[in-house]
Amino acid sequence: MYRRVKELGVVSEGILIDQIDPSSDRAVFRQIADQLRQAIENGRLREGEKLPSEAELIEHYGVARMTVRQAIQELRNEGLAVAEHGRGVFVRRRPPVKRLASDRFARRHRKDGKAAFLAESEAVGAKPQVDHIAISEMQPPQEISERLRIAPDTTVVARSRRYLRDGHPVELATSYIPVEIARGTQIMEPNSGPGGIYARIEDQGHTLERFVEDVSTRMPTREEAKLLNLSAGTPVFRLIRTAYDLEGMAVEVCDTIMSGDAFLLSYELPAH
Amino acid sequence: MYRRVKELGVVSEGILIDQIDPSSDRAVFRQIADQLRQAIENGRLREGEKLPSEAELIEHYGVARMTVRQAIQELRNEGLAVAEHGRGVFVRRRPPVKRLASDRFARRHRKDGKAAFLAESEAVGAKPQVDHIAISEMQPPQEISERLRIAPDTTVVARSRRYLRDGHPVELATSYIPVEIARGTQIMEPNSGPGGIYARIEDQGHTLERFVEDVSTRMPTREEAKLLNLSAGTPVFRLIRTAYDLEGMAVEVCDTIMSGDAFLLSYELPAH
DNA sequence: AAGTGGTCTAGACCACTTT
DNA sequence: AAGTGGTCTAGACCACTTG
Repeated sequence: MYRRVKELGVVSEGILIDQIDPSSDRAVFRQIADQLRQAIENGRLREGEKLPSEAELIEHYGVARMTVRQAIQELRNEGLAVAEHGRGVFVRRRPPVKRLASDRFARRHRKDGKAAFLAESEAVGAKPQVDHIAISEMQPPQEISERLRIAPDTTVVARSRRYLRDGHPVELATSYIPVEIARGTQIMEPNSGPGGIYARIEDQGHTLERFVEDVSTRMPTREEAKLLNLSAGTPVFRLIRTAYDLEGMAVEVCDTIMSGDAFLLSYELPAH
Repeated sequence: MYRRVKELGVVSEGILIDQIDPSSDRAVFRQIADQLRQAIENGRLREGEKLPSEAELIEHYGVARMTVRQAIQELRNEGLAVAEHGRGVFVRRRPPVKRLASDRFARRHRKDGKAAFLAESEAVGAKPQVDHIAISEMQPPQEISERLRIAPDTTVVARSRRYLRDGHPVELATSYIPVEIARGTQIMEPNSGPGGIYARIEDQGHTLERFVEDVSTRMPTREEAKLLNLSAGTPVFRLIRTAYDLEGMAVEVCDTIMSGDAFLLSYELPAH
């Protein structure tokens, strides 16, 4: 009356072949997850294809509903599957990855009047958009004031925006700029003008010399997941970029959250 | 008989204060997760502290066990909490992050005979170790042969190892080196000698000029999670580094999986 | 032995999608 | 209306940790 083996009917395009090994130490829901994972990894289930429904899995393995739901939950956490209410569970489609090369902030890319994100996206044929622009003066978090080398209670101009590619949000960014540089410039306007804020900073006499990018990864907060429309099992990049001028002054810090499945960061390092 | 409100007893150090709003659209388990998440984020529950037990949560909120387990599952997936069988659920401790600067492969760091990982770790006072060294000749995956600019069926030398910091595994790496360079050298030995394999490659007359690192992030495979001892909710970096010599020849590709909570990658970009 | 989380069963009702 | 996943209850037994 426990873990009865069904007649070996081919269920759902022949994905379900194996049964559970009741003698195994491995939890039943993990064994089910293992079999589905294998089907995904070896291509028997391709991107976008529907997994067997909960009802089919219950029938095939002869287990309770919670057990198959745990198995599916595991695949969702791993980023292998996504559930769509009322439709089914599907093998996760991997969105095309955008490669960001380390020369993306080179001045020549700014010359033609395009900000970095717009130029990059157009280069791969994606339609770039920017929304949710908010500009304010505020006291930045400690991580930012440290990088700007200013006292913790100093006010800076913060410029937040969200970037979309082909209508899908992929990146949240907030730039922090010392007020002495930003005040009275187009940096305070939603449209920062040709070449973006880096061009405006250079207009102010701060010729940019180098950037430092600190990259980390983690799971998104709920807020980030909502704004980037992330499905379960998608981590984010946190990228903090500090811009320095010729005098070595930190003139901007940009704190960016990027959808982890939408970017590949490419950096070049000299061997000296 | 449903969602009964308990006498407002202070449970478990006063973490549980609020109740469920039954009129809310938000699922009960999400409301519970929200309250616990808030306690973690605003510091009422600090790193390493124990969350209320399932029994306490059931008692406090007047819900079924599966409901509180779903709430806790959510926090685990977000990387905020870790469960320890028989002990309780604890606020995730963030291990100290190791910063990898972009000059970490500069030749001067190799001069004193240390491979990059060992030198870096010692610099921050962590005890570095290497284990699981496996060396073989094989046909590399496509991503690798493309970067080495060799035909897909060409054999290369693959050198796999696992790196540990203070006894905890943090990184898995496999280097792929063309056989013409590796054969007959210490690259084929578990101990690659002073300065590591980059020093051996230079011994062969290939002076290194630059590296390109391609960084992506994703959830680990089961295999990776086991080898790196990752808890749920920890993503990994995938870093593919290609080394080029003065002639522009790709002389090595290193495919690395790094525990996402153990590293911060720091890169410097010129503004040109 | 007591307390904790891990796994599993067997139902129920709901909301969303498709036919 | 039928099929799908989302949420929830109310139990059960097990395995691990601590006193």
